[in-house]
Amino acid sequence: MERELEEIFIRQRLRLTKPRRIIFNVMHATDTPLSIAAIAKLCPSVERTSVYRTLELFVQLGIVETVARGWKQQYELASPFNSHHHHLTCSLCGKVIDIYSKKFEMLVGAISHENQFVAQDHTLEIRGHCVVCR
Amino acid sequence: MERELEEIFIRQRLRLTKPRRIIFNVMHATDTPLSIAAIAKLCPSVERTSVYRTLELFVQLGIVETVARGWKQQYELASPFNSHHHHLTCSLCGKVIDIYSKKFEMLVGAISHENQFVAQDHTLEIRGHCVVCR
DNA sequence: GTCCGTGCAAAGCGTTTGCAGCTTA
DNA sequence: TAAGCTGCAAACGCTTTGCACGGAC
Repeated sequence: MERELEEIFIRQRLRLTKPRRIIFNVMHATDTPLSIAAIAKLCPSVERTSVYRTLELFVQLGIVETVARGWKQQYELASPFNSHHHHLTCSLCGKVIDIYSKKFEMLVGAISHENQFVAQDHTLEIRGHCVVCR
Repeated sequence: MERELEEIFIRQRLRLTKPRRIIFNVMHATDTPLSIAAIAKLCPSVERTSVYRTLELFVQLGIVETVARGWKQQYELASPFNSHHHHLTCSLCGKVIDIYSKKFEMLVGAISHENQFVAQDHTLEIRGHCVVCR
């Protein structure tokens, strides 16, 4: 996993510094969308400024992607560090279930095609009440 | 259209003031997701503070809903002022196409059901290149 | 006439920028 | 060794809060 990260940085002639490794590892370990504030809190040794700059870079490199959860933007590892999926979020307890749906992915392709679009990327977020809270 | 808005305010015992009408009309006329800054610019007679407060209220009342477009949050009229749909956005020219897909809506229901969720709400955003930019 | 909502001013905070020094390749 | 990256400090701009006046009902 970290091998692939290193390759990306070598390919782009960028430096895989300590703060960048730390943020990547935290996101990988948490495995759930995180806000900037949450990432900063989980990486106390990294200056807040660097969290912003690193996330911006990671998004550019396609290492992380943004997720709109409720009101705020959050960040999560993208493929190939995290297989492509979407979220089902319980609006009462905050529980998040990952969705992997071949049907949905195909439908996105079909919809794009119908509108003569070449799809690059997409997001799906479903909010509701989970079986426990219901 | 404005009739329904008035009804909501009467029902909730709230006041349908000038700024609230202005913001509603601008969003209705524009018919595309807008950022807070854009709404403020389109409503120069309304104090910026009131734009924030009005949008917050509209979201609570279900009159508008938030859309995550790219990096930023945007706002758009919700049903019954705007029929339920999703977006296909060109990442090059910014063009937005509204998507109405019965198949997709049914799929959301099915996915929720499979996970024992009661779905309340969902969003779908597709980004890509439109036929012109391609 | 009542009290909710607005506008204005100021505080609050998350985010961005500039720069010197350190770290990575 | 050279340049990219970091941390620190300060600036910046969006958002929130408090309060007195004005407008909707």
